[in-house]
Amino acid sequence: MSTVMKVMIVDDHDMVRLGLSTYLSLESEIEVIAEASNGREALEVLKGLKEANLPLPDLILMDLMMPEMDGIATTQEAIDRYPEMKIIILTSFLEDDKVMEGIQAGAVSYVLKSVSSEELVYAIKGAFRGMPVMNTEVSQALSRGIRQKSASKDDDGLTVREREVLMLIAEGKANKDIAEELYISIKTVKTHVSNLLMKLEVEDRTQLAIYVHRKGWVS
Amino acid sequence: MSTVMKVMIVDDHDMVRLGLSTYLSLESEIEVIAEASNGREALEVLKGLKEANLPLPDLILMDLMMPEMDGIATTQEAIDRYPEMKIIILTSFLEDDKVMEGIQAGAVSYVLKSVSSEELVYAIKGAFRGMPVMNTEVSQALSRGIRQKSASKDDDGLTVREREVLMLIAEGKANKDIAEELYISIKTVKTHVSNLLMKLEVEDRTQLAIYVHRKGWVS
DNA sequence: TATATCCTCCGTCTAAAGACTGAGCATGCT
DNA sequence: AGCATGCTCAGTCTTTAGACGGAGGATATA
Repeated sequence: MSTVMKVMIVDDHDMVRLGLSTYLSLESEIEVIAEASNGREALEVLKGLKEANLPLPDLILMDLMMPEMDGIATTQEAIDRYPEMKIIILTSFLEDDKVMEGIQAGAVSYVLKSVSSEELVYAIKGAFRGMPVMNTEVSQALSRGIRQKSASKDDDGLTVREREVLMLIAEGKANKDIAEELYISIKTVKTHVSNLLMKLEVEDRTQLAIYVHRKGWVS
Repeated sequence: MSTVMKVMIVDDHDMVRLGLSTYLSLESEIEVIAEASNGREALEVLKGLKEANLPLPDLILMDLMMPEMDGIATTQEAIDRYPEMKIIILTSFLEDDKVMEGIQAGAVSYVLKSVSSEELVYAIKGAFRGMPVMNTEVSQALSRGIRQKSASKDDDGLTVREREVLMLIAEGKANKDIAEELYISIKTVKTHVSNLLMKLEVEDRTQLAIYVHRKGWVS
């Protein structure tokens, strides 16, 4: 296979992005064509590439925990919009639920950051060839997850934007702060908040925050 | 200062070590002279350097969570054996207790991995010059930790009534509900809430609820 | 083309939250 | 007795939150 694999790196840590792109660029078969520091930015970058008629990445290395928009939601959106794209979720921690969610969201692989660089390259090449590679720990977690909660369906019908607002509320942000952070008006934030209150059937933002924390979506 | 800062990197993630050493080697004032993937290995490397009469690092970038031996214990040991060495704890997550432990163990700085590479270099140079640099979040966590450690056994300065109100807020109750449940007026509830906001140094009831949930006082 | 969803924003309005000041009453400590 | 603290409540004021209705534009799908 002589074609070059175009890879995008999405991770909120500067140093991780740097390390990955440095190492991967040593591989002649791999080319890092884009980076982003969170999910929302990643989607914007992809959109920008598409609009500019530039080549899209064949594969995304996606961190799980990121501000603004996490890896699961981003994977879901990205797969939805660019179905041919492969996504490897790359994370520091092993949580059974998250593995399940990630795979369900459309990720082809789920790799721990503790793997060696060689193993990562192997996983990338595998994913590209349609032969996803996973850590032993991860595949074990996956089978546990399937057995324990194959009927786990917590699709609460929230849109991407609503989930973003929700997570900011769960961080204790006020509407004004959220508006500034998302570059939208307070009015719009209020609209999203009202929709969240209705969809999640709670009475105020404090209960929204509690909801998120009880779900374990944040620490 | 024309001398070169000799730095050691201790982190269990290949890609983090790679990213760091790549970036730091671009800085002419910084030289990465050693690496290790966990605490025990780090101490062995240091011992080896000393026995071989090779220069020891001036500064260690130490990850917090590692297999075999974590960053806190390693920092303690390393400072004990090589008191002139400076250590910056580098971690993905912000936990008040860990910050305290890290500083008490002898680390001069505590930096989140989410910082930009430039900020990290700044922190390294600062540490080397005896002017430790910390994330804003970290120093806030530190002051919270100090306040709680010094004033507390199981007492964070809250009165019984205030704690009652706090827990009801953490359940998502509105002032009116709290007033009815405690048989007091809304005015009184507001007084307690204002006192809570002041004492716990947060801005609104949502942040109070988050505070309680982060403390694990409720599920 | 029609349709639906999402995101955006507007104005208006009511209720709630919170800041600030002051005060009465009970308790316990010195 | 004097003093501090905790709990209670009040009034006034400003800001925020949230409900409600309406609407335009973008996008995707049938």
